[in-house]
Amino acid sequence: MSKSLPAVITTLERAGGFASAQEVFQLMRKQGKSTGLATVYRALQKAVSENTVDVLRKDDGEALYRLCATGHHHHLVCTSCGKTVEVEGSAVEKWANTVAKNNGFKKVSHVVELFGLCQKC
Amino acid sequence: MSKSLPAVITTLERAGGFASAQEVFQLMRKQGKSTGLATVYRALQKAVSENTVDVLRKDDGEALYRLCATGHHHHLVCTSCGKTVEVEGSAVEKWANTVAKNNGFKKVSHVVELFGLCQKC
DNA sequence: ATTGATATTGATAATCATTATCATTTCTGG
DNA sequence: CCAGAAATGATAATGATTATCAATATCAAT
Ligand SMILES: [Mn+2]
Ligand SMILES: [Mn+2]
Ligand SMILES: [Zn+2]
Ligand SMILES: [Zn+2]
Repeated sequence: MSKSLPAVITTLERAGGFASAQEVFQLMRKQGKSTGLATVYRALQKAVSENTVDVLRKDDGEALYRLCATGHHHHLVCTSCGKTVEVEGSAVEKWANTVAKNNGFKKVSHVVELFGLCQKC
Repeated sequence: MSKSLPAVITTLERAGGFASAQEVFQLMRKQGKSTGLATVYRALQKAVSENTVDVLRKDDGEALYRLCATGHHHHLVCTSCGKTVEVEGSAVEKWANTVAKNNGFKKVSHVVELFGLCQKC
């Protein structure tokens, strides 16, 4: 997964914003790459696990990926215009781990998204 | 959709307030109800659109439904057996409001769910 | 009560993103 | 070079969700 991952990331970068695995796959095919769909999924999963790529889900459940400059963080999304601000959540990380530990849970992950109306809206 | 919806909601309530559409369907079958899977989906969608039921997604993308709690709280869910613990999040509430204010957002809501493996799993 | 329009339902098939397989190819250390 | 390990891509399988559609219930107006 060392050879294909950079190509997948580059394609995701060229895609601009959010893109699904299927879209990344199609884009790579259009550029003549022969990378397989399974490899695209593998690369994106690895990237997500390494926190170099963000993943969130559309309303229909499809996963969308986006290149992420910084490390683990969350989002503040305007429900009207879609404007998205990346936010730090060190307080939340700490809280999540504490809660999990208090309840005997292991391998904890969390979903934290904020929604509201931005200044323009 | 008027006749089946109450039964679906009642079943969701019995499930402990947290279940997938498939689980609700199975539960109803075990109780002798002949309600179809499609109807369960229809009822849950309607309930979500009416804000009487919340929907969130597991890491694998499956949708989970729960009755809207009277009091605001969050959940720690076992990704293996589905065990759910309700947790307080006052630290998170404060953090969410601060972040929103710092970014000029109004009418902020948030989605905060924790996932992991419980002691048994 | 009888019609007929309309909405609801449940079984079934179709959709489609994601995963699992597996044979083939590519890497790697020696 | 060479065996073993890792990566890859084609393909099939999985499984939740959605779309169909014929059958049935609802209901207002005769
Ligand atoms: Mn991000
Ligand atoms: Mn909260
Ligand atoms: Zn906005
Ligand atoms: Zn468990």
